[in-house]
Amino acid sequence: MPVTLKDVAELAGVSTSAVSRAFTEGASVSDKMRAKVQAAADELGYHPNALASGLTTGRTKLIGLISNNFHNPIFLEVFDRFTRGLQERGLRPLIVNLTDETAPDASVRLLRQYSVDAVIVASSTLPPTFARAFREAGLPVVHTFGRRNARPKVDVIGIDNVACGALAGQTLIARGYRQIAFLGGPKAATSTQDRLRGFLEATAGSADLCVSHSFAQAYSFEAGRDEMRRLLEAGCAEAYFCGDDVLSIGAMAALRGAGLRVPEDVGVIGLNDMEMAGWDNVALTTIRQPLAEIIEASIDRVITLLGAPEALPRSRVMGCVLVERGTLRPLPSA
Amino acid sequence: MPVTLKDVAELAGVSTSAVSRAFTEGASVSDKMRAKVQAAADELGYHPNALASGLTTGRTKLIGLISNNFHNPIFLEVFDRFTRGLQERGLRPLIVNLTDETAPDASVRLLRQYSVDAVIVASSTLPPTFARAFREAGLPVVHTFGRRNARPKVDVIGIDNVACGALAGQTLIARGYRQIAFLGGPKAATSTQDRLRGFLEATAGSADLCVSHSFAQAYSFEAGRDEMRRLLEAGCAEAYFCGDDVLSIGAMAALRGAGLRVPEDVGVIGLNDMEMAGWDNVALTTIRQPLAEIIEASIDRVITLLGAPEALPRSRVMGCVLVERGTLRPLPSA
DNA sequence: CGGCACATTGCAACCGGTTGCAAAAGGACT
DNA sequence: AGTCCTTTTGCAACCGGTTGCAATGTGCCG
Repeated sequence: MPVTLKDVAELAGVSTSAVSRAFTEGASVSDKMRAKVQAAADELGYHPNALASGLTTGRTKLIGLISNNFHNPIFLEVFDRFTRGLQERGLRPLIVNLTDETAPDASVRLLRQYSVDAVIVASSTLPPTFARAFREAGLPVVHTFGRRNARPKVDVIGIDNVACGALAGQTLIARGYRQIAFLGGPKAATSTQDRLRGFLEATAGSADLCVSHSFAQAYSFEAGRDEMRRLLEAGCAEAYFCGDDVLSIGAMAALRGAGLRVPEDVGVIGLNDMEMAGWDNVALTTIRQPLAEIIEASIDRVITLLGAPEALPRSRVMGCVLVERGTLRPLPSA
Repeated sequence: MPVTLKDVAELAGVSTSAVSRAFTEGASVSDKMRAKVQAAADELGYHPNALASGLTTGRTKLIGLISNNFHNPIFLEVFDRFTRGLQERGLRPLIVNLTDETAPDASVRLLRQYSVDAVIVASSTLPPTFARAFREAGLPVVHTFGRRNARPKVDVIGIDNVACGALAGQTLIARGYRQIAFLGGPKAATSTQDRLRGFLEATAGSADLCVSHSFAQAYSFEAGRDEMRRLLEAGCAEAYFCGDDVLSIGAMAALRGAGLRVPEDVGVIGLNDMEMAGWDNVALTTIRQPLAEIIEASIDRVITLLGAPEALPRSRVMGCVLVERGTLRPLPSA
């Protein structure tokens, strides 16, 4: 039913190889031939079959895109940017939703079955071993939002979570908060651990500071709300650094539900600066993660890897800045 | 490098056909043979190449998933459900992000290049002709969130937007609102048009009612906020039926920004009941669209279509119900 | 034990392209 | 016109599987 290479070749009165070459960038074909083939192809409405060509070239232009954070609104932005970015470069994302699973085996198998050219693991809650499994299976991998590493086993692109945690801690101190807490994401996530570490390091040493921390079950609204509710029973800190924006929003819902005002009674600072953080009714003070750049860099890196699969893995870290909105009290005007 | 059928055949000392059959459901193979092949395959870590087999069988298990609403948080739920549902059934979603484009041609071409078995168009803002283009190209299509149709050209699964509009209108009237308005999504979207129609029909005839309507640029927070800001300059209705939840949230941000309280000063009702509508800090009264069922049904329909590509297209409509939260004033206690 | 039906297996062609290699064609120069 | 070198083109094998068909093997019957 669909029109094939052979059909075009017949109509144009040339060999199939000629047609194939006419559609291949930089192949050895005369202009005359190319024009003749093009005409026949247009007449028939021919388009090459990507799968068949992938079979021989080993290149499918399929990129596995793996994630597990389908309840964090920032991931809609992540998917938007990844899917757009990939398709602009002629690549196709093949999505794997890991919500129910955490073992890499099934995903590895699946993506190999489809001969993906490379894999992007977009998650800060999957262990580093996860991304590594793809590399060991011979697939180029980029771990977006992964943990920076001096001698990484796979390419990592993300932010310096330790520095972000420190920035949050310093910011809270600068605002004059004394009882401060970290309400983190899932304890097992490298992002959570690193943010906590930075936060603790930055807030250590001041004797008049009361610093505490706890963890939410996930990076989600409900998890943030529930954890903050739990915390409120024991008594409340003056300000919270929440593991990310959606946790912040959940936490603020719990705070307001308990009759507390933000920022008058309690301060909150998030991390990510997802679109929603800027919504008028949220106005979250947060640390901005440069999402666009991270994803651009991830895609660029994937493309590099396609051409040089044995390239030495490296970590790339993007800078984060404070975005002032309305959930922390202002700097005390010295 | 990767292990192929031939490798397994050699190791097992059988023909490649035998191996192929051993991996094919319901093929003619003895148990003994299957066991022998399985053993060899396990030893080598063999898994069939989905693309190669797709080439001969014409079945790739790839499903095109097309959408353009990457700024509406409900679509994160949509993607979560679609990707999970498809992969549970052994199908793989190939995502097309239409944000920049509206012409079906490029998508049709692309998805045909990858020999997708079927296409799901998940959008209420694409014209019916869009989904139809895939059908005309010979691809089974399901248009999720499409417009119901007595004699549909493609399968449509969604809700009765006219009825939803009517339900919203009736609800506002029942609450005693007199100056009511529809703040719709993009004017060109069938969902907007139908919701408006139902809304107008339900509110027509009452002389003491003042009914108006206008349209936002998109189904997004910003669009809802901006349109509401515009409306506020001219003066405000008592209650708004917003095109969907995210528009409602944007509109409420504008209302509160103008010093108006919801629901004390102005009532708001949305449509969808996305997760966020239930967040404590949103608590949006809305009309619930049964997302899980719609998506389940869409996937089921796709699977049916795979087996019977010439099945007569039909519209399937799911029921919607009011979800009471906190953005409309309560029923006047008669 | 022969005969027959049916289940199992292998052969070889094919799915839609790609590509190394050698033959054919074109061009420049003597 | 004849050489020699460079393009351009076609042939045929191959990518990793699938499948119709014929050959072989098996089980059951008389």
